[in-house]
Amino acid sequence: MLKLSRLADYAIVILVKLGEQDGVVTSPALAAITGVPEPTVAKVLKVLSAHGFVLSQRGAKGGYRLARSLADMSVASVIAAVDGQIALTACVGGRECDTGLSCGLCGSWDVINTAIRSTLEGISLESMRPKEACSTVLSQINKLNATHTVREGA
Amino acid sequence: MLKLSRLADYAIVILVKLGEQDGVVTSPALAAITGVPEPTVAKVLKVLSAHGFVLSQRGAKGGYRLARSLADMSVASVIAAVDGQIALTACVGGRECDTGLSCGLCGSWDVINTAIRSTLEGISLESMRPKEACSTVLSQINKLNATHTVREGA
DNA sequence: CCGAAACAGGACCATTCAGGTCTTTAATTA
DNA sequence: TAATTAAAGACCTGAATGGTCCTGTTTCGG
Ligand code: SF4
Ligand code: SF4
Repeated sequence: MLKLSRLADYAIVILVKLGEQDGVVTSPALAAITGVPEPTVAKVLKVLSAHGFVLSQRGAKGGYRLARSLADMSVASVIAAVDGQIALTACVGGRECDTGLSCGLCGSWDVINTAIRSTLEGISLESMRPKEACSTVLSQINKLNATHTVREGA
Repeated sequence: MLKLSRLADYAIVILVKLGEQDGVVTSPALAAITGVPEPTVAKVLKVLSAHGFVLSQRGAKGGYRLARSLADMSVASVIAAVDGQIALTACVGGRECDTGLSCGLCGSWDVINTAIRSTLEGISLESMRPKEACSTVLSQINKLNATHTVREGA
């Protein structure tokens, strides 16, 4: 249905909320803030830590904090970390369709896939923040639409 | 993983291939052309028929043909017919997130979702055809990027 | 008039995978 | 040393998808 996985969605929310706190935050605390069940928060944070989005501090008085500014994280990179690379169809990037049919549409899909991916890459988590609301995202998208050129996939 | 459902992909392929034939084509024939297993082709065609993308002719010497030109079908409309409306997150269009957390990001997601949807709406099946290759899709996307304005969701 | 061909519309199962839980281990601090 | 907290990974479960099949109903050809 062309939907985002829930984990990826949670990851975005958690990162944004984490960015609004200062100092290290424990996963139970983040669970309370976000409303996401705590084990799931912990799981997401582990993935984010492994991919360098957050820094972890173990032991008593430990917790998590952002590894870099929200402005330096793109929506696409978070999604890719949690869910794997964005790939609309099985045949993007030259991979062969498992059904083995060479339908010839792969090239077109590649282009579309790249367009969506680059759009998502151009949106920072900073601009997802509620206080900035939609206007920032909107302007980012419009700016992208006006300037960015899609890399030719095939 | 932000991927298209396989059925939706098949639907696109089938429609494009169907557009390259003339006269009515039976589902077994389409299965042979596309390489997709025949029962699945039949299933997809039934859905497409119900949504008015193809016209069916019953009885002996029956089959399917396009209801309108490939140029008049957008990628988004086909996806929506097969998979349901495009919705990245659970909270697009004002629906409430099932976990009940009001994370405040809904507005931003709405904008992103609309951007992707309108991009896909601007791409016709005609431009997915192999012979026209990526260049047509590319130009369509660039044209869109230069002109289209995202409806403000919230 | 009869039979074959082909769509219509479901019901149905089987697999996959995402979502979520739990346990154990290691590190840090007090 | 004891308490706290993250790290890592195994594991279960349920829903959704993909795929198959069956039973009508329609149309054409003989
Ligand atoms: S080869 Fe064709 S059918 Fe297979 S994933 Fe690519 S577009 Fe879809
Ligand atoms: S309300 Fe927040 S957590 Fe729920 S679907 Fe929307 S963005 Fe995701």
